[in-house]
Amino acid sequence: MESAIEVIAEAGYTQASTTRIAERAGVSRGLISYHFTGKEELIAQVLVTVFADVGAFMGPRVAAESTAAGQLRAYIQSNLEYMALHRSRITALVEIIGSGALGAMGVDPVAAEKEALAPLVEVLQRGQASGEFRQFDPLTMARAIRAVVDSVSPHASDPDLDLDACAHELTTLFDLATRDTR
Amino acid sequence: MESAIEVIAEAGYTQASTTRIAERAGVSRGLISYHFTGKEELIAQVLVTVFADVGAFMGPRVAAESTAAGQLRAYIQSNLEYMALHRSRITALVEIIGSGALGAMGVDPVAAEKEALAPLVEVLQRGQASGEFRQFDPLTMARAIRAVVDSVSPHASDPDLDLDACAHELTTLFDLATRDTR
Amino acid sequence: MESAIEVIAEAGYTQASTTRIAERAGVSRGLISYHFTGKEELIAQVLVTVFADVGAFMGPRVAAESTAAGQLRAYIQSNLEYMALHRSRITALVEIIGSGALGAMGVDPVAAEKEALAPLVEVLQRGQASGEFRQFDPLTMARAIRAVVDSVSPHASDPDLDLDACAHELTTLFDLATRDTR
Amino acid sequence: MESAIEVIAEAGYTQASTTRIAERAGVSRGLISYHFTGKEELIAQVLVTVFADVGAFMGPRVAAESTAAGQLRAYIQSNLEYMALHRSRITALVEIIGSGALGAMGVDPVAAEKEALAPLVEVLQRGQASGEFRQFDPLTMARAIRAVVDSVSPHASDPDLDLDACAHELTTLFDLATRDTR
DNA sequence: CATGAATGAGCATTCATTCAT
DNA sequence: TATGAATGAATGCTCATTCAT
Repeated sequence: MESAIEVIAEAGYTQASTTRIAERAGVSRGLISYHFTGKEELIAQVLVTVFADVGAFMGPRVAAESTAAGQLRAYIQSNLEYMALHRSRITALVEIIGSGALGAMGVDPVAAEKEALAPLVEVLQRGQASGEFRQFDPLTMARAIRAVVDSVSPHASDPDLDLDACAHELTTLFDLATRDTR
Repeated sequence: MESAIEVIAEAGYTQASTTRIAERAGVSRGLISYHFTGKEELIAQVLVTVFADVGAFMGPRVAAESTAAGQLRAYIQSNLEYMALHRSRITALVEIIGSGALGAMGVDPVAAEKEALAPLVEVLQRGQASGEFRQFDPLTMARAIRAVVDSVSPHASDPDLDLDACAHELTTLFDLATRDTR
Repeated sequence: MESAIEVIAEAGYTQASTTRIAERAGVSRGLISYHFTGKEELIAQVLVTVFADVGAFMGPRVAAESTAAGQLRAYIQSNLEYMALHRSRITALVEIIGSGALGAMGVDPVAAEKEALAPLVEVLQRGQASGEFRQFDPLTMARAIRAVVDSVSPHASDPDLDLDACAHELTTLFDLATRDTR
Repeated sequence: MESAIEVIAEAGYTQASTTRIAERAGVSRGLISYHFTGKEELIAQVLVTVFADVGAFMGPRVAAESTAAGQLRAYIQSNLEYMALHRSRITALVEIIGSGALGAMGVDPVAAEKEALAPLVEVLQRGQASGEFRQFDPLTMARAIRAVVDSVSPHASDPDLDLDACAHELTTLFDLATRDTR
């Protein structure tokens, strides 16, 4: 699975054949089919694992904040931090999701998106209820936040990119975009 | 090329084999290799064509605005408008770029991104120079804008999505995120 | 298809991989998938072709007889004659049917057997109606006749086997087994 | 071995992988290779066991008859009886033999056939010597009898098939086909 | 211009077998 | 005795590409 993540992150989902994954892992091609029902299951396992991991990382950091604005900042920041720590995992995630492989795996993309965005939507709604945030469509805003955060992933390995500075830029961006200034 | 766009938009880049494209176009498989050096060239042509088309659509609308803030709004709005008018073209574009096919085509992703973002970066810099926009990293902001706009594309065919409302949400989002409030 | 027939006849259906068939035909492996939707279709085509051919051979010879007993003799004899002329075709047929591949091809084995036995059952019933044949279950008798005829196929290439003599033995066998002696 | 028989009978020899056999037996895949030199040996053991069993069943019943005609009837009848009692064993036997696996196991098909037919040929020759049976080629007749009896096996599980009636049909068939009417 | 037969590399998967434990 | 991880060969198939017509 580690090898799968690395290969997908480096070469893209399309090029991530079992051959390459097996080579990277230093095992035979057949072994993948031996351990996983098929390639789909391997990918699904990767998704589940990484999702759980990133959730375990971000969850406490977001929960530690008391205000909605703080939680939003923590959400963006911790996501980018995780990206810095486990760049390839996030890259693999984005690759898999972006490749349309989920559809072929019987995953309902609408439901999956709703689930992925749910925690973010909640934060936004809480902020609106508390008066911290202005009125906007929480779903659209949540999608925008995720899109921006995910878009950083391809550049995460860029040595020119200062992730701290980037995090600061993006938290400021969405802070301004969401706060109620009345 | 039209067929290629349609197939890529409908089935995703991965599933867009020359077979399916040729079938859709009602021609033989061999003809694609006859007219284009290879699949890569076909895809490249698609990219060039669509880029030119979307540029021709957005350019005048952006140029019609006098303020940087107005140009930014026009950029976002016209991009979403084009998306509504030619959904499959944009979907195909996003599919191709997201598939990592560019790397295999000898396109320098850094240069390509720079070129794609250039007009947007210019608007942002002009706004900063004129004092309309606050200080932020223009490249990061440009990436964020593109990421958000592109993220709408998968939902463009969703009947529940009100593109006008969405455009209003997003222009407001980036208006607030960029304006100088001092 | 000719190569498929030969390979199946020589090596058995199980060993008849596309690789071997392609090698025998002197073409590439991919060509089989190019011409036929899949291996199943190739096999199906073989079946259809051979069935049509054997039907075209036996039909007139059976129809030329006026009595049911004569038709039964002609049926057995012409089947064995065809076997002598196109041994590999019949062998392939028997291999395919005996391999259970039909089930995997969505063919209803009950319906297929009924169809294959129909002409024979008709002859037997006609003979019973005319009083030439004694009373027996036509289906069981038809199955027996087919089983015996098919069982000759593996020996068809045996130089020790005198097919004429064999045909005489078997026509006599079923002549005695079916005739009404009252 | 019991599991092997069941799996072969149910799924056919081709589909009878060690995986499925091991699963059915509730043991690991490796155990099969541990106990038997290879799959071939397992199959060979199955053949030997079943042959011995069917021989032990039919032998006394055939020997109990005094006339050759009676022995032939007993042969057919007891074979069908055994089929009714141990359908899967016979099905497995027919599957294995029909699959051409014997050739791959180094079994000389000519010798094997001769051995399998020997008792039957003996009965037929004895009948001819005693004048009970007419003159025919004993080997051809023996093959025909075996072919017909074996052909019942696929239908043995058919609830519509009355095995008693079938046995009566077939004993009558070969009674008429072999008896000397002079 | 256009076709379509043909190719060969690559892919996911199955399977009998080996071997350290 | 028994397990199960691991292997490597083989299989059916897809696909972009070539080329004679």
